[in-house]
Amino acid sequence: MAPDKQESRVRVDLTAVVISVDDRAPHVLTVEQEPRPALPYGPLRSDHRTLQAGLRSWVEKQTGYRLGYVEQLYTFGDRTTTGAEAAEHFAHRRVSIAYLALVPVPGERAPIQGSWRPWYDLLPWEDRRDGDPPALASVLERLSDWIGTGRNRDPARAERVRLAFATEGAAWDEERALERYELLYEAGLVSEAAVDAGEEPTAGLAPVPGVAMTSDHRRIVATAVSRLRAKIKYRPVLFELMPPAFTLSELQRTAEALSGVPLHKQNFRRLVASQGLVEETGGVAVRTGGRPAKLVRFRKDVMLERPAPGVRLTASRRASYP
Amino acid sequence: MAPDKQESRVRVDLTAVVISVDDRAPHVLTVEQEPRPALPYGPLRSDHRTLQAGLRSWVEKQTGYRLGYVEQLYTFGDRTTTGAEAAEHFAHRRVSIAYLALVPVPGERAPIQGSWRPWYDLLPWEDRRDGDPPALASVLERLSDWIGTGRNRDPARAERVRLAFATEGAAWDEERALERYELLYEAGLVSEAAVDAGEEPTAGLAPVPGVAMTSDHRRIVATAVSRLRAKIKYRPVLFELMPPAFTLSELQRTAEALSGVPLHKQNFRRLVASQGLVEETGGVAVRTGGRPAKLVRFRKDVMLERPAPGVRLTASRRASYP
DNA sequence: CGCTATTATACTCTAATTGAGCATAAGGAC
DNA sequence: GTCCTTATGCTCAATTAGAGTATAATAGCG
Repeated sequence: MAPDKQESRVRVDLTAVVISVDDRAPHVLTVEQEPRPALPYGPLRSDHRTLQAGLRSWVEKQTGYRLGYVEQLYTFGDRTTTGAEAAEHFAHRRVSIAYLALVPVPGERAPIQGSWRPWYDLLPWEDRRDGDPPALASVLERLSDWIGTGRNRDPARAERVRLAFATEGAAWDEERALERYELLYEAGLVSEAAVDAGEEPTAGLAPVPGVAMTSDHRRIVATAVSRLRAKIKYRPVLFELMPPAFTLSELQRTAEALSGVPLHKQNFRRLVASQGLVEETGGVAVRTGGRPAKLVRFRKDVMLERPAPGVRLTASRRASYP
Repeated sequence: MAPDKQESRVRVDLTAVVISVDDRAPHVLTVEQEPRPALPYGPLRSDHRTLQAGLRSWVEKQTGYRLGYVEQLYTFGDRTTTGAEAAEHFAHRRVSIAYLALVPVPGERAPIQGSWRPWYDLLPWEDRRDGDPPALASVLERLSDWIGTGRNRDPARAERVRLAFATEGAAWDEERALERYELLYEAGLVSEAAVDAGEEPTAGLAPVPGVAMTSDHRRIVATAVSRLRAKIKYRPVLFELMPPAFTLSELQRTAEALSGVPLHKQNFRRLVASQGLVEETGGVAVRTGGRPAKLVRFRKDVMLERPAPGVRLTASRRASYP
């Protein structure tokens, strides 16, 4: 039984998924923590004026980064421990409030502590910009074991896999990143699942490719990926990741890096233009390897004009960078 | 200074916005609490297996309702108290995790405790199904005072009002319900603002029409309204509010009740049909006042077929019920 | 210098989708 | 039956989305 009365106070953690995009690769800010990398986090303190202020303060303290755009992601608080451990953990359950933060491409400025980790190292099956990644084939193979064959085949599992991973003609929905991670977790194919079940990480099935993280942090990253992929379509958050001036191709590469799918170049430009999302700075970018591109900047006024400005991307059938 | 060390444990509340729709009017489940109505809520307890389970348990205990669909809304945790009160409240700040829950039309079954309150009593300016409601005119009048005139006119305020409330030709975006409430709060035009500032509810400006709630509960309701209005467009949550069999008109009235805008009848049907959201039960509804309508039921299979099934409503220029 | 590779940018064309409205059907009330 | 009301089927134009072609402007290289 819990030591104090059941209506106990709990420790509340603030956890940050800080994202930046460096040309082709989106990165997540991680702090190294044995044995596995973690997201920056820290407990809510009574001197934090707001939850967001608390988060900013922790990230700044732990990594040296001052955050720009921040939005709340989700609050996690389920007891994941089971069996014998449960009683012990009863009294000090944790609630963690996760935030998504975006920072412009950091360039040379490295974080004081921690490091930028490519998010497709964590979730390698999510990158379909150049067609199906090798990790996806591996994941699907493992999942087909989970589905079973013959008399042991579970049709409900098969259907879930079909939808989440777009097998058998279903369309790939890049926003289902969280669903895919959770499916793999449930199938016991990520090593966090074994750890949460109280086993050694090496016990059970060998995990699919992808770097595991502390606690439920990889799940939180997957939540951030899903949210961000959805959000760039109807809010101009993409620009939070860009430098003050950039080319349309750079913008497109950023959108593709996040969404993990190739986009149709001409239509992307038409969309950005028709929404009035950018204006020319007058400058041009050299060193493009071809015709110089005009530099543009974000038009902050769109926020005042359009109800839902964003980059309503639809994947092109073929890769844009063949 | 806080009595214990700053890294204190906090009380976590679970708060529920329970919605049902009765033909024309959406309702929120409230518990009466002096002096103002409140949402059902209670502290997270150590015997709650998950956050959601804790929420369900509180709502059931307080109102007798067993919830169906539940999703997390937002976590609030900012200290709103200022000045002298702050020091006192320092140690026991609260974090409240708000959930949105949907229950089918309750019919005669009244809640054991609490009552269903029409949400447009709380946010009367949000109902534009029959054109501009009287409350909206009143709100706009008060806001124009806030903007100021002549040399005192604040163009930034004017622009925010224009966008949020769709004055001067801007398009009404029903999803901006939260933004509208927050604008009114900031302008001091809802009585919660005066209370939070430590004044008597009657002090300051007279509030705009609309029933005030305890603490920040009306803000939470506005959050729920915004979320729900957005969500019905890409997820079939509408059906969580419907009885097992219903007519397309009933479905449309529910969508209109939530979104607060009239919809084009024929296009609504085309949309629902083309998405394969429903199938005929074979029965017909009598007592429609005209030609009997076919009864339909939700096709659960759509979840398995479409990436984002929902009712992508666009308001018709004219009311559908003239 | 002219050719080629490479990227940027401007247009075109077609197929869907959307917004709006007209027309017809099938009940009840009288 | 007529009239009123709601349900349902269908058309049409305007807009948007998906895909592709054509042309422009650079660098590198013989």
